[in-house]
Amino acid sequence: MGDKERPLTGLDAFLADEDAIYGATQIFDALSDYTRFQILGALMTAERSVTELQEICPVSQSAISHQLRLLRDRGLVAQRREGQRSIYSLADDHVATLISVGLEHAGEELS
Amino acid sequence: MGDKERPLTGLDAFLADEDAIYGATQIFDALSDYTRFQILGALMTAERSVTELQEICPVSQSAISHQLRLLRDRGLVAQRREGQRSIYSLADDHVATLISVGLEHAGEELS
DNA sequence: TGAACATATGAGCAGATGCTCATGTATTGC
DNA sequence: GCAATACATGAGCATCTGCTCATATGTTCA
Repeated sequence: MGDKERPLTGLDAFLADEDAIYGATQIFDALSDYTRFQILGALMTAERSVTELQEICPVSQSAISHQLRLLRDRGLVAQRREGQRSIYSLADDHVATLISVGLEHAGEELS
Repeated sequence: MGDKERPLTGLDAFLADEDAIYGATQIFDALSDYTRFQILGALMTAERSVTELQEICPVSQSAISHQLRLLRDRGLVAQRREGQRSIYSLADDHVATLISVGLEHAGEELS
């Protein structure tokens, strides 16, 4: 019986941490949509207002706001008011790292 | 007019490369599902057969096979036959890197 | 060849997703 | 206050996803 009581290591620890798995999938999910990825990529180089993002993403202003809300709820972007405008930026550089890594690997797949 | 002809740099280059964006979102999409993430995580420590993966993922054998097919089509896992068994492994360590990074960042969100 | 085990695949369905349209709320300046 | 601009939100809809069930295909061994 004691055999099952050994401390969790490696895979066991990984599989046991449901919250970590779920959290990771949530982040990846946020990065898995074309529009969201465009938005995040655009925010990599500078913070931007919704109107500015509209000039980049070929979807309605509504769609962009909806996606920004999702990104904000998941903690990937930060927001602040500036007059009439709502300025969005990346919440931390974890996100930038993931975008870079993703693009790199995507590029290498093609070669 | 020549103004619009300047070489693409930074954001412009990023936004222009639709294939790169699409490719990246496909990779992230593969990592965005709980079952798939479990499978990939399990393959991080060792290659495994479908039956072995069944002991880890609480879904049907069919579901696992379907997900493995998707992961294989997207180039995230490799497969080989070994007798009756089908052995799966991570296709390259890009995947392992992303999983690690994702888990790390998920962990930090909680703190 | 036929039974047993291992894996793959197709159908079908419930729930999730991403978009647009319409409309609501903020903020500024006249 | 009122119009104009900027952004957010709710509803509704077409499409996509991930699962299970049933069944087909592969492989081994007697």
